[in-house]
Amino acid sequence: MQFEELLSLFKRRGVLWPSAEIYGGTAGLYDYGPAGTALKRRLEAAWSSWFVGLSPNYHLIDPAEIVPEAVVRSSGHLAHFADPDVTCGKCGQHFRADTLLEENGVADVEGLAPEVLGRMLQEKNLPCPRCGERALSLPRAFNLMFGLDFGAAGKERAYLRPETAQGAYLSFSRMWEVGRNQLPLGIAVIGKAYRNEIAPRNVLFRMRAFTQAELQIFFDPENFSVPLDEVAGEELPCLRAKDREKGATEPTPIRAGELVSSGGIPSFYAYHLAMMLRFFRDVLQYPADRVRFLEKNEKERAFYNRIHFDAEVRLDSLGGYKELGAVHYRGDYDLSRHGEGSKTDLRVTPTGGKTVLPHVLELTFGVDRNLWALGDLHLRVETPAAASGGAAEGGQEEKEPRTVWALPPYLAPMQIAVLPLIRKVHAAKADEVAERLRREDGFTVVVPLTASVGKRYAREDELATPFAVTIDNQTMQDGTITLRERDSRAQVRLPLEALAGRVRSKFVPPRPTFRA
RNA sequence: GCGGACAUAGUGUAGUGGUUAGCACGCAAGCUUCCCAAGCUUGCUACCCGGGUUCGAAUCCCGGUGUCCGCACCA
Repeated sequence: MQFEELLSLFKRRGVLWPSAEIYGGTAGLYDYGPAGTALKRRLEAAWSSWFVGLSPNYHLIDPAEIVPEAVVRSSGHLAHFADPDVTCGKCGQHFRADTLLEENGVADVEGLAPEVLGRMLQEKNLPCPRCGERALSLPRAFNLMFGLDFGAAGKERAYLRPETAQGAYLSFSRMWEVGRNQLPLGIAVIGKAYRNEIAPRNVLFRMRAFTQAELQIFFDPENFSVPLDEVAGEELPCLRAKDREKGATEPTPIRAGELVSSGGIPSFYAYHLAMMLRFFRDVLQYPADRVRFLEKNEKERAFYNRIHFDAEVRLDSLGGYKELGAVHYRGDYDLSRHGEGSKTDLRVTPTGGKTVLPHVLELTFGVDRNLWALGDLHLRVETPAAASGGAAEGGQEEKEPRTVWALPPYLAPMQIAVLPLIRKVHAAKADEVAERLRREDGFTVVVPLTASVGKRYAREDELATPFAVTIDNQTMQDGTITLRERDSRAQVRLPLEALAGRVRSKFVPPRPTFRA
């Protein structure tokens, strides 16, 4: 689905809209409406049951969104998560100090403080790349983090977290006690992260407040066994860094087993790459040929990442592959830094094992971006079959194109629509049935009353409601209903009592085999 | 951040200085109809914000905000 089409449908149907819209909107901030909120929660639930479900020793926590300055100093965000911004006094163009230096043959400038970069720039006395004037300002740190005046006097510095991961690292020692004193230990966080993006763009793709779902797996690098054999035959559409350097732009399928045996990738990494592919393919049901794993080379990835693949999905609305998740092998960087910064020994001794500073494998997932992708990939306009003239009386001849949001049922905002065929005759019964489904089975149920039944089906199709129950004259007599399935539009008649049992399992997202 | 384009009902749009600001879809009420956006009647909602020019501004000018595209950015 194309960008404008998708955005207008999302706004029209209450999925999302620009934040503070009555004041003209705020760049980079969006509000989710009822349908968007419901979908987002189900998406988070599906993520959670898949990734947290990988092991009984993986846990979901909800850490604070504000972190004191010491945390971002240790994590490196204070120094690195900033653009050393240089302005030309003549033409006003902005540049990055480190990029300018690199372009002029200075190596190893990455991560240097703005003052240091400033001295180097002064020594070189570089001209403005745009207008040629030697009028460049000193670098000013433009930090992408939102700073806060914290505490009663506003004197303490704190920041809105730029990523959820830090909360997991900060909780590690507590979780070691809460958990079972065993590695691997998984800490998952789903929540908002905040970045003061210079140029927010593409709605949910670069926001200033966005939701991440991340699983940090802490493990002993000498002892992290995974059931690789379960996924060894799985073909992973990888675009390796070395192939990209040779000019490759398309992924080559590599079996997870081969990635380990001949690809130089550790088995724990290949296994989780495969599990992430399964999540995209089997849980979110993205078409397999639209997903690829792009390996970042040494220059592209953060210095502490030892292996880095982005999970990318090709979206028509954004004209190409977009990063929707990633797998980072971060080594012991995080615990090591926070150990030093907090003067806390974060090494642990698993029962019967030796003392280690755990390494971290990070599986990250952009919730908002994937919500957009679920629209892009699953919304489709179906045109009526060309030859439809001969349909029988009372048949299901379609006359107009319909828009169907073919979400997996466990992601759909509304689960069941109960439609009185004729409002005056069947509405009371419909309410009764809907209330019973809500009360006894916990389904989310809507009862559309207005417009013709065909139009009501169409509205529900567009908002992904997977099942419609129709109340007709026969329902009034014998208590049977018809159940309509969204994608096929096929209807079956069955006793009301049989309904819940028939659909319940469709609302449970798939999960991996839980291994103790 | 820079450059370009754009900004009119819920959505998509027409409107080159004076219009009751038009249309389509939509939404709502009623009639009709037991099954896939039918029909009829009635109704609803808009010129992004702030200045300026002008007798008069949706329309021209300036500033702001927002969106898209390109560049840059995305530890």
